[in-house]
Formats: sequence, C-alpha cells, structure tokens
Amino acid sequence: MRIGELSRRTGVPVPTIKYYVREGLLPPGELTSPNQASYGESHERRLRLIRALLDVGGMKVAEIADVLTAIDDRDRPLHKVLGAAADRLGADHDDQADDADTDGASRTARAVVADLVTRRGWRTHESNPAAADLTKALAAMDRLGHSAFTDVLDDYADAAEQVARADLAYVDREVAVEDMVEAVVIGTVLGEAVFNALRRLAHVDASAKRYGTQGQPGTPG
Amino acid sequence: MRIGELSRRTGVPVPTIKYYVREGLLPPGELTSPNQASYGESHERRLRLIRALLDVGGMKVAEIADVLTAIDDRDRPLHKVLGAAADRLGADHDDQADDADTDGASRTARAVVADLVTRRGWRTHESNPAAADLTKALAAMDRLGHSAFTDVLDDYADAAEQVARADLAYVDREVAVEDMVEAVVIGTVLGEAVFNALRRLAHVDASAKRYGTQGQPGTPG
DNA sequence: GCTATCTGATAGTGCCACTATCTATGATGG
DNA sequence: CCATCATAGATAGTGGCACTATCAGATAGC
Repeated sequence: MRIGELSRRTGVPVPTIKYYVREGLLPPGELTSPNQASYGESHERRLRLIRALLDVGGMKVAEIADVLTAIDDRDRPLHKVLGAAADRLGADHDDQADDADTDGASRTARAVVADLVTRRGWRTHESNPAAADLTKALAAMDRLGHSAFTDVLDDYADAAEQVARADLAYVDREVAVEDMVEAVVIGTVLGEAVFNALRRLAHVDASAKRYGTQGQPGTPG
Repeated sequence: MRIGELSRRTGVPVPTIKYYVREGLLPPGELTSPNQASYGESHERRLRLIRALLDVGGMKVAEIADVLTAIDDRDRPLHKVLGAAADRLGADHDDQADDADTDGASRTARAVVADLVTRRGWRTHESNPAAADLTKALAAMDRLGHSAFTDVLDDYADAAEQVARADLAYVDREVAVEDMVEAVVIGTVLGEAVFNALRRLAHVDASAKRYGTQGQPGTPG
C-alpha cells in the first residue's frame, strides 16, 4: 500500500508517518520508484505499536526508537533481549539526581530498597533503572513525612510478583516465540497502564466501601 | 523565612518558586512590606509535595494546581474529596478519542471493562477517568493482536485490590485525619510510581528465574 | 550610604511531538 | 499526451510546557 492508505488505516497523518520514519521508529517504505514507496502489513502493525507506546504508555519518541531497535535486533539471545527490554522501559531517566542523591532521605531509601531486594531474593541488579525509580519514589515519600509507607512495601511487592507471574504466564501461553520480545514490551508498557487504571478503580471502590459513598460522577466542565 | 532560604532548603530555584506561585500551586508568601514576603513551614512542605508530584508522579503543573485546590478546599466532606481527588489523578486526559472511540477495539474494550466492574462489584462510576484509561489501554492491546490479554485481567484486578487495601490501611493507621486528603493524593500518585518500579523489578526477577539469567547490568553509555 | 536581596512583571529558552510548505518527480485517467 | 493528483524528501515553523533570564523599583541589614 502507499503512504496515504497507511495513514487512512491507522489514523496517523501522513506527515507524522514521515516524521516517525525520520526518527527511526518506522522503517521506510520499499521504494518502487524515486518518489514512490510501498508499505506493508508490518508497517501498519509497527505504526499501531508506536501509537500505543506513545498514547497509552506515555513513552517518548526517542525511548520508543531505542526499544524498537532492541526488538528488531534478532542477534542477541531471547532471554537477554527480554531482560534488556524490560530494563529500559522505565520512567523519565534524568540521571541528574547527583546532589539530591546524598541526602538523608535518599540514603534511607536506598537501604530500604536493598533490603527489600535481598528479602525477596529478587535476581535483579542494583543498576536496574527500576531500582533507582523505586529509591527516588521512596525518598520523596520520606521527605513528605511518609517514611512509614515502607511498611506496606511487602504488600506492594506481593502484588507486583503476582502481576509479573500473570504477565509471564500470558506470554508463555498466548504468544509465539517470534513475537515474544514485542509481547513483553507491550505487556510491560501497556500492562502498566492497565494496572494503574485498575488500581485507581480499586482505590475508589475501597474508599467508597469504607466511607459509604461513591466517587463524584461530575467533572464540572 | 524569605524566598532565598525556602529555595536553599528545597533545592528549587527562586524563579521557579515564583512561577509556582503564579500558577497557583503555592500560596504567595505573607507580605511584610510591599516587596518583602515571608514563607513558613507550610510553604516548604507544599513545595516538596509539588516537586514529588512533578518529578516522581509525572503530573503536569496544571493538574497539580487542580489537585492542590481540592486538597485545600476544606468545605466539602472528607469522603467526597477522597473520591474526587482519587478520580482526578489519571493519566493525560485528552478527550479527543471521538472517532477512535467507535471502532471495534474500543467497543470490545468498553464491554470488557463494564463486565469486569460488574463482576468485581466495584462501586465506581462509568465516568471515572480510570475506566476510560483502562478502556483505552485494552483497546490498544486488542489492536495489537493481544485481545487475549483480557484473560489476565482478573489477576491484575486481584493485585490492584490488594494494593488498594494496603493503601487504605496505611492511611487509616498512620495518618492524622487532617492530613488524610493529602496522604491519599501522595499515596495514589507516588504509590503508583512505587508499584510500577516494583513491577518492573519483579518482572526482571520472574523472567530471570524462568529463563535462567539476569538482566543486563550494562546500559552502555 | 552601600550592597545583597527581595517583589512583581515580562520576555525568552529549550525540549518535544508534530505540522506546514516547498520542490521535484512519478502515477493515473480521459 | 496532458491535466491532476499523490508522493518522496527536505526544511522550517507551531504550540504546549516547564521553566529561566532580565529588569525596575523597593527594602534589609550593616
């Protein structure tokens, strides 16, 4: 198909598709003449993936480019890509926490994280960005006077393990080997959005049941 | 204290503090003379909250302004604020899903969500933004060929309920009534970041245990 | 008095995800 | 074969966002 049809099918404007190609998110179409290119199913599928990671996953274009490069790299063994891909899918990584990294809250949080990982027997490296994110979040909690939140960390970790098991089981059960890497990326990123939404629904329900009311239906506007 | 000390204590630049005041995130200091204002403990605490919601929670300045206004509104009954506050803390709400909202994937997703809410007996209104987010995420899954992901939704929901229960228990146990609203906001937003990080750690661990390896330590850079 | 700091205001910056416009070329149809 | 349309590729511009720079005028504290 040509770029116009690709655009129509996916709802992505033609200039945006060209932009994605420029940024390396989408391979260029196969040139059939100097100014004609044809796009296939794989382009359509990739485009939908890009929009999902952008719109639902909230990832940045540059991050998506990295992840897609990893997905397309079929040289490295599957399990290594799984690990690397899962590693890269963090929040915004600034790496600018140089001075804030040495205050009391950060040191406490780091200890809490190290302790948790040990207690859980988690096979994860300290350099995993997720560990840094966790430290950052717990340090912020601490600074806001909620250091006691660490008491519920194990409840959170139980739930996280349950979700991770469900993800792995899904991938094992439903996904062909050739699509596994992509499925893990989708599951990690979109699964996060799914869980966050479920958590907020459960939150409203739990507080409704406790306080005997239900969430405001009206968003006035 | 004056604005300079507030800046030094929190690490937030003076012009940025002024910007937050302009945007309504932070109440202005109490004027002691036409060009001198004094800031108190509450300003420092509020400023830390703002930075946490921004840096860790990834919220936008305008969203934070809304939430803080709700926190400061002491007129409405506590449980209503809890519901409203929890409602507002979603992802980026675009409301522009008008045409994409009527395709097959979206309709399927909406049915799945309605079914889930009924099955769970969740007391939540359909207009809850979280429900829309969930629908959006599931529709994206569907379009990517992962409609079977709905099979693990109940595992996710179990985990979400567990997390919600832990949150409520924490607030009940640790937080004074006057700080409850703020604590719920913190718990919802920062707790999300905490859980997402834990989920990624658990993910790496689970795949490490299954595939007998551990995540790449090296992020080459 | 003198200098550092402050308030309040306006304008500018850098990043990001597009989006508009242009040229030259080829596709398509009567 | 010629008018019209779509396309590739390139460059520049847009709008949103979170700041950040600069300034004028006033005050603090020595």
